[in-house]
Amino acid sequence: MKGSNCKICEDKSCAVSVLNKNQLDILNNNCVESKVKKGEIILRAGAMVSHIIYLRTGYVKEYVVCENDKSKILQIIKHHSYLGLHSLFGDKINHYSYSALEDLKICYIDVNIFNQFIKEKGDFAYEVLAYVSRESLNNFFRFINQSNKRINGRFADVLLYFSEKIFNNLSFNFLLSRQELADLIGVSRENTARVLSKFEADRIINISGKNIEILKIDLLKKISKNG
Amino acid sequence: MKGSNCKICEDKSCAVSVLNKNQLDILNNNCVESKVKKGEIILRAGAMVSHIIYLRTGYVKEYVVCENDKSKILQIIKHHSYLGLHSLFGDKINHYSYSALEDLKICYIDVNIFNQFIKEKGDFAYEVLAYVSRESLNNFFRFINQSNKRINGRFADVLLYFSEKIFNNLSFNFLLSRQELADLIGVSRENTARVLSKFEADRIINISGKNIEILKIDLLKKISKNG
DNA sequence: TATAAAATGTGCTATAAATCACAAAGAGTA
DNA sequence: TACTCTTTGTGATTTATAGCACATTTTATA
Repeated sequence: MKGSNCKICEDKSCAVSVLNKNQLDILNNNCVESKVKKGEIILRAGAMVSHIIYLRTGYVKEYVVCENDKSKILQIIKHHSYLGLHSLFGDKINHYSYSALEDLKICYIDVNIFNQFIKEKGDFAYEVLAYVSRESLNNFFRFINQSNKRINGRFADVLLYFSEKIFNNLSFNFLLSRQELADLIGVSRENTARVLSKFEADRIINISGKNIEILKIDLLKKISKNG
Repeated sequence: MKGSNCKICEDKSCAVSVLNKNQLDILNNNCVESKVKKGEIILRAGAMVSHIIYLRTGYVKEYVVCENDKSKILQIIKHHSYLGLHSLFGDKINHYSYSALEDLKICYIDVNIFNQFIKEKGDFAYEVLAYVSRESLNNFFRFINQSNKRINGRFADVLLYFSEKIFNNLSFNFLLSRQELADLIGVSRENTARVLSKFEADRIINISGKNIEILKIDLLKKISKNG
């Protein structure tokens, strides 16, 4: 399915934004757009890296399934992001799985072209580096929070993470089931329900279906701070 | 303290290894070697990134001190590594602190020269990318383990991490106090003592002072797997 | 629209790990 | 060597969270 053109694409990544017309032509010839339906798995942990996958629109969950069948969701990825980029530069094996939280548009980019740009165009390499570094820092920040805080603090953190980093809004449809939310935060499904009920009873948030609205963000920040 | 020469340095990073003679000369003119005593803080979280710091010899701990005065050790870094490289490409502020677990040799490299190499030399950029990606994956792997396993599994993991990733030996002086080990694993100091005693009583490991020897690595792997 | 299946909420119980309290062992110093 | 200070080890207690059981709601499907 080839229809769009990288040159006029509105969803360019930071890195692709530094390419010139000629390079965008090359990219265009080595880039295939595709649609993914909600719930579909885009990429599976353990698979060889064959293409770079770029998320044009929609939300994706990055996760692993452990030996004991428990899942851990590492992060929610939003549009204009690469999926599993860090695996490209190491052992060429994907380390996490990716599935669509809603209908998506993605692009498959030829690995060789991507590497060629990195090696030939310093600006491009720099932007990719910035991207990987930023992602690493963000995820580690959440990791530190998770390992030092108790359940209320973690929920406050994740609600702020959704609001400030993912949806950029105090009100958002958070796309995940309770079980998935539990897997993201690292608590049991039952306690996920309990904490959300408690937060709603205290009028910190308002829940209607899958939609959450943050009512008292200052209190949430306080809970996050106190752990 | 300028005495060594980048050209003949035995401790070159992967990235610096791809530089040519001329570039090594440039590096040499913008690189200052320094010694750090055990216990000294090399870099503090919150500080602006002024130089790239390269760890030539010795072990370093990467950590954060949280608001509640609790510390979290993120990783142990061994020789031939960069400290806080991911912060260079983002907001230019260090996000973690680094202190010496033993006497070290480090190099301060001018940020501009480093960036220049990235932009002008694709191989170099690629190696830096590979480095940042690899580190990110390693740390995340440990993060996933920590959040899905209980205390015995975590200890098994950290012992295997020391043995396989850090010291490359079944017997090693692990440099950390019990409190630091607890901060690395994310458990209490008391339970750190208890688990180590238990493992020693079961003859899985042998402890003498700060030295640990792994006696039953297969059993340790089994404990790691079972969580 | 009815029915089955899945997801969610909630009280109760079990349990893993933190915390407390203090003893013992080491390290550093006069 | 004696004394202090720090680190480490271990039992008893507390606490946070997981797990269980089951009711309720929501979603999917015939």
